[in-house]
Amino acid sequence: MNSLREKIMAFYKTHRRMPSYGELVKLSAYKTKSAVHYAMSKLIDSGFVSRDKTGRLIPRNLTGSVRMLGLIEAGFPSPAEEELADTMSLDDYLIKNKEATYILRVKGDSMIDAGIYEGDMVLVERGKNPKPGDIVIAQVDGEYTMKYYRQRGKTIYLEAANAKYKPIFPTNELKIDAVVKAVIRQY
Amino acid sequence: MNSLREKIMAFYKTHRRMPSYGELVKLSAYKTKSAVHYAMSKLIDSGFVSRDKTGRLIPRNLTGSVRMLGLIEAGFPSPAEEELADTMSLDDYLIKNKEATYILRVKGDSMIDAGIYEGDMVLVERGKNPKPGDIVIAQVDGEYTMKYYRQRGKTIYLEAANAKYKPIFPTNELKIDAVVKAVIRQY
DNA sequence: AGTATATTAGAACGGTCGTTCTAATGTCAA
DNA sequence: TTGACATTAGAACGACCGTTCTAATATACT
Repeated sequence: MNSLREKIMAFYKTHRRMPSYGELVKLSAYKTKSAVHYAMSKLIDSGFVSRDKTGRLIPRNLTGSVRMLGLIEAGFPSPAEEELADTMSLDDYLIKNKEATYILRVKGDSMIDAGIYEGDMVLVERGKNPKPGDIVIAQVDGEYTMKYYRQRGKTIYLEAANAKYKPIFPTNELKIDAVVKAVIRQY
Repeated sequence: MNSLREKIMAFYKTHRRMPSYGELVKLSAYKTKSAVHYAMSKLIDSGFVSRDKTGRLIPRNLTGSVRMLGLIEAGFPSPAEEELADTMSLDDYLIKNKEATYILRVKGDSMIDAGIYEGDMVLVERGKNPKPGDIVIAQVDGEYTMKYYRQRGKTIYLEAANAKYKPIFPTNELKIDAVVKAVIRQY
């Protein structure tokens, strides 16, 4: 049935491109390209995939993208307005520098007053110069921690977003490993 | 120069597939496929792209994906361990049902004690049955709000994560539009 | 049963695919 | 300038591309 969809999705994930009609013959139960062509025409009508101007298949719904709406108060668009909703990729939106971006999982409650809880994921970028007020990943006494990057006069120090913890004034050098660019919490 | 890279990336973003060698001739300053083939061999050596077993180009670094590390305390891997880091797509990771997933921007402070601030983005899924304890987008008196979905006995009501706001007991019907699956905050 | 209709197999079409070869051109150092 | 090497143009190759046609088969309904 529609396991053809899943086959195509699986192919796309591993090969990072859409299969050709000849490859779909091997993937599917069809024995000829024309049968596949017929089946694809229906999948195209359903909006699952599209055809290039050269005829090649291009993905539509299996490419990671979300509809971007406005404020919560505005709510959801009617089916008629649905087409107007901007669709975008979270990857492209959140990640500017792919090579230097990492995701870490948060442990502890040192940034709880900044709305960053244990178990959250933080998207960090290495090799970026921190500005005062940024949340950074730093190495103090050989251990990694997440803190606010603060500046008072000429003194640089680290501050937690939790009254339980005292500010950290670096003894000698302060090694900032990465700057937190985004927080992601899943339910 | 290496604007060829950018051309390829632009092509990939718009066409959602890699260009063929013939298309690269039109894109680039080269006038023949063989020259492009030569240039691509160097880009492949640099790890920017790869070749399929059929010879077709497949993307490597321009596909949206982040390196997934462990806890913050574990820090960043050494260059030698770098290869071991799991890479993944945020889209694939966060979005289960593409058709029903939307992103909304938060206004107000009704969920502030749940670590959801004004300006944050919430990733919601429509048409999902809410469970008690879920954060939901609901329509009360014709307006959309984000609240906890609570149950006391047989009574369903909405509760804000902010002592300023009182629980909302629905007068007649309670219309739940979507369930919040993730929160994303950008700095 | 029969009869429309939907789906598949098979073959053939022109076109493009990636590859490879040779020859021409550009680049750089001695 | 000369020579060694890197890069490009051009043409040709077989293989595969998506498309289209006809004929065969499956499916659904009366």
